[in-house]
Amino acid sequence: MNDFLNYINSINPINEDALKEIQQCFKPKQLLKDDFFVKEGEYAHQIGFLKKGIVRAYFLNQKGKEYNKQFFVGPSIIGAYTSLLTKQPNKIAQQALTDCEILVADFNEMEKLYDKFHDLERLGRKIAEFYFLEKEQKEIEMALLDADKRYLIMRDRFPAIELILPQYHIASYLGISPTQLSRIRRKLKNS
Amino acid sequence: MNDFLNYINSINPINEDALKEIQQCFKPKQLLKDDFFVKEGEYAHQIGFLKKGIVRAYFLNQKGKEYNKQFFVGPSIIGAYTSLLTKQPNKIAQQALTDCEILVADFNEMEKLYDKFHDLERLGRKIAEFYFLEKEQKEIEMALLDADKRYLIMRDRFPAIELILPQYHIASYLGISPTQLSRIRRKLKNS
DNA sequence: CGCTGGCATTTACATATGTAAAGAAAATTA
DNA sequence: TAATTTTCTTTACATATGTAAATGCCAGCG
Repeated sequence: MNDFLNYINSINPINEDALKEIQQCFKPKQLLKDDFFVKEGEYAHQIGFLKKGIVRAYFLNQKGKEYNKQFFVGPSIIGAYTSLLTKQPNKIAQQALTDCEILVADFNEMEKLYDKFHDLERLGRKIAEFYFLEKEQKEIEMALLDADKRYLIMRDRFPAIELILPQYHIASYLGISPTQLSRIRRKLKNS
Repeated sequence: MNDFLNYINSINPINEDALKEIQQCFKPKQLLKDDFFVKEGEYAHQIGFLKKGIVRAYFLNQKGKEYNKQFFVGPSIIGAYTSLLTKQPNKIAQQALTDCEILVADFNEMEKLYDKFHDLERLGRKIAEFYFLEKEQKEIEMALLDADKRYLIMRDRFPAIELILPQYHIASYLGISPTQLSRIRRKLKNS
């Protein structure tokens, strides 16, 4: 539980009362490799804290091919944020790539606490802002850099991930085919 | 000013006192075609409400080529959100594509009001969430759809914009070259 | 009215990247 | 260890899209 509190406090410090309340909302849970935290098509209602492990967020294109949109490496917040906010069916599945230790809470309950604690409302704002910044970062990278550079950045950002994931997952995250990633790797080796 | 209040209220209703305070923060201003609301490299400190007109957000790649990241069509909030949040130099310029009527306020002053009014903190949260949702939407479109479909969607979303903007701006928004957009247009005509 | 400049389209070619299939390598299981 | 499956790399080819340059179009100005 302590990891969780540290994580929260690093985003936005929170008063005692509020802390107590949210602690009660979150229950520990195990997520095994390949288990889904949230599936496509369902209405999301849980938010989670990923203590340990790796989770991917992905969706399918028309031909049913997977596109890995994001990797979460603990400690991190997970959950189908868009579905939680819009109350629409979820489009982006989240699946454990390794065994994971998580804490889960009901998002609606959390939202209710916004009324009660200004601190938590602020936390919610900071989290939303953080997500926004992350996305903008990725948007710029996608628009500005070619796959070679994106690959290097991603190795830098998630050093562990290449050891754990098959390369087609990584290719999909970079928005390229495994073949292309293979070509890039070869080019990097010979230079 | 009324447009502004309606816009705010449509995002999140706000109590009288808070309304009064933020009204005082915002001052009317004219932005002429080609004027910048915020430039690259400077520290952003203003947030704006675009009553009327069109503003583009764009950045430059290594070769100095422009990439139009986003169009704002009034009524809308404008401002270099990332720079405002991170207090880092701005990377994404915002420039008027038509003459614009706007209201401007100092973002730090606004942020200070978050402490004073829970309502405003909530508004800030909702805005951040809204921005996030917008970005996710675009991310999915970029990953899932080819330029043809993105073009149709964009015509749908901003019907006016094609009449006002040169086609190379639109191509750049779609992430393709003017040549390619031309090819797409031809293909759509012959079908 | 004809120039001029800005934009759009077209053409020709280069390049990046995709798909499919085959073979090599690595990991897993019996 | 051998067999089997999964993953990775390579090859060959197809396609999408970029760049550069030529041409066409049109509005506004002298």
